[in-house]
Amino acid sequence: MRPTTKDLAKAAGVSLATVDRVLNGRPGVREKTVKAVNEAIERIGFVRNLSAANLARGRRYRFQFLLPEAGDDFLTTLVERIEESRAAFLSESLEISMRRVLSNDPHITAKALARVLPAQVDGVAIMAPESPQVRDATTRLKQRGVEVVQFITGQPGLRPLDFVGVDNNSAGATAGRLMGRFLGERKGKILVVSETMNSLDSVERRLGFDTVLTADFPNLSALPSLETYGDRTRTEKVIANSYANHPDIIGAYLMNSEARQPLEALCHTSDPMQQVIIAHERTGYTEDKLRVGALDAVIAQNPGHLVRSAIRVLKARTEGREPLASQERIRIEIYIKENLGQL
Amino acid sequence: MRPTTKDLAKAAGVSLATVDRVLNGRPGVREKTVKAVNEAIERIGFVRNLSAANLARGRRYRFQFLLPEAGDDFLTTLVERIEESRAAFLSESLEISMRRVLSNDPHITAKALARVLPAQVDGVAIMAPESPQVRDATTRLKQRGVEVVQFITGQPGLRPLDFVGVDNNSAGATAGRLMGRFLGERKGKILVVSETMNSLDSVERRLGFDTVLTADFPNLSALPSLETYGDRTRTEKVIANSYANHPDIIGAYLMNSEARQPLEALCHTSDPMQQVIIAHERTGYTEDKLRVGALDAVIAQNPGHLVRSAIRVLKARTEGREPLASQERIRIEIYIKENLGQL
DNA sequence: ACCTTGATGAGGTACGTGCCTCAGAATTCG
DNA sequence: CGAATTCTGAGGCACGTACCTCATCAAGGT
Repeated sequence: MRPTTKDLAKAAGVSLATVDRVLNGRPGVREKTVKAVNEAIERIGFVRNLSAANLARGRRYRFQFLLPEAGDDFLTTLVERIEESRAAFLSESLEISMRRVLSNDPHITAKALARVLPAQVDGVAIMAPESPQVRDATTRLKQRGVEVVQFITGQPGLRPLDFVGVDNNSAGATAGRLMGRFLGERKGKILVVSETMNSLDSVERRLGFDTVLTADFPNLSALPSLETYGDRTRTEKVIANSYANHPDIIGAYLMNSEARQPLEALCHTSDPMQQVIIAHERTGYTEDKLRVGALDAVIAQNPGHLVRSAIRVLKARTEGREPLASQERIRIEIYIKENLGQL
Repeated sequence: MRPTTKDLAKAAGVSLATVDRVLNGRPGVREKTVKAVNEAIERIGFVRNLSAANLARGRRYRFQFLLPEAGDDFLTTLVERIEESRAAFLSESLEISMRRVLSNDPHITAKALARVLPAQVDGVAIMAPESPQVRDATTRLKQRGVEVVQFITGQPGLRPLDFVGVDNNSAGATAGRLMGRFLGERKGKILVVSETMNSLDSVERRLGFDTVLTADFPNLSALPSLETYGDRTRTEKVIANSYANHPDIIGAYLMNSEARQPLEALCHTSDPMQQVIIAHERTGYTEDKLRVGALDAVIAQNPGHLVRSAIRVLKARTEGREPLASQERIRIEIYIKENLGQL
């Protein structure tokens, strides 16, 4: 039988009340007594029963994901994972909700953040590009007692705010390395397509990509980033232009999570099989394109991990704990045709 | 407030006892009543509180990992993950233990399996190569009421037994594709090193590797698999021989989870930087070698995921549930220098 | 010596569910 | 129709912890 608090109290020679105070870090216990209890914990191998604790506490944490309105394939799978987590975490007394209110306009985003009430939500995971307005709104939100994590997009380490997502610099570098290795000795230009270079994520990916290319692959030169602004017509136009101006393009790096539009545009003016094309995020679309060979590699972050990690971080913060940084590091995944797995 | 069983009983117009019988699929309830309760569950959105249920049930499942004695780096990190899980799952009423008793001799393995007692263990995760003896011992173990999963090594889908690990055919194919792409137009031979080709895993990896190479990279030809039998001297000898006999070796595929010995042997007789070398499993050693460029890519399976997945499967089986196959699929990870992550 | 304060003990209730018993109601069978 | 059988309800204890109140005791200040 596992030792309980009662056993612990007996072993430490104190009462249940004192054990409780020590375990929950409440005041009113002498330093010496605290030490005695902790020693007893070690000695008898006491392990707190979290189920019982949560049950007794009867606390319910309510966390909310704030996502952009616009929806590419990646965002769609992200939403699915959140829905799944909602069900899974319900039995752990966590109520996960989701609101798709954020837009690219920082003012609107800030307004949405201002409407988040501490009475309704204990923590939020925000997926919105960095901007002064959003930063201020976030700070005010924290002051009102709501925990906040930056989700997928944001700047890790720069602010005293948790970040859940990949290191975009490394992600870009990974893409760069694969591009270089896959192209081998071939000489030519690399097309780089982004939705916008106004977001920190894009800048970092680009930086990582360029760093590797210039350091190790002098045979390749990356063109200036094309910005699509998420507009189909514009995408078609700028990509067609690039191929017209640079007949020696031998590869393309599609930086944003929506690969469909740029890849389709690219196919309209050139042959993807003759080039090395690397995109981001694993979706049904990118899987298909990997399988048929139109894409050569996909750099991805696992949506399920992202969601669960954000929830764990929010929970830790709400309970006043420090999240386990090592466990919450999101891996940069590489997919090629062969390791997609069945189905 | 979330509805409880009490609310559910009221909503369904039955007593708590009946609700309990329906929820736990116990007999003694009319079909009509069952339906009424289920409808009420839907209607009021009842979600079972697993914490409370586990607490009340007070059940403890005891699962055991049976691992080989011999210890390469991968096995070491695996052991670490099991230790971690032990602590983490304790609060979920799961007692995880570990025994390192299995050897390469199927008779000894079978004997070890025979010594597993249902009174002491509810389920075991076995990491041992396929063999008739092991198969029989496993079958008898199941008959004695102990749940069994094949762990990392084994044959997925072939037997009515759960398997937790990667699809080795795909893993080999992944290695093959990367080898081919990294080598580009270069012509030459590929060294293939395995601990032994007697295990199904090695055979499958080799098969997947060859399939890709012959289909898509006619410029490359893979040499017959070298078997090291885990012996340092032998490893040095066979590898030196190969390089002597085949001066046109331009790449190497190190198939087993212990990359150190073959890679060191390889470095003694040739320059790893002039070749494309792909190994398996992410360990401190392979990370180092990726960073310095001696390794070009590593195909890996996540030890933490493996352990947790095996535990989840065992738990599901013990409770008479079907494990969620989709969730327990282990990904084939690809690592290069850039996506190793900090640390 | 009196009062305040802090450190504990003792004991209770509550959390939501599992699981048991007992009694009564409904159904089936002879 | 009565007996046997099968359902169902009521109620209670248990699980391990949180959290509350009240009482006690010692140390320190005035």
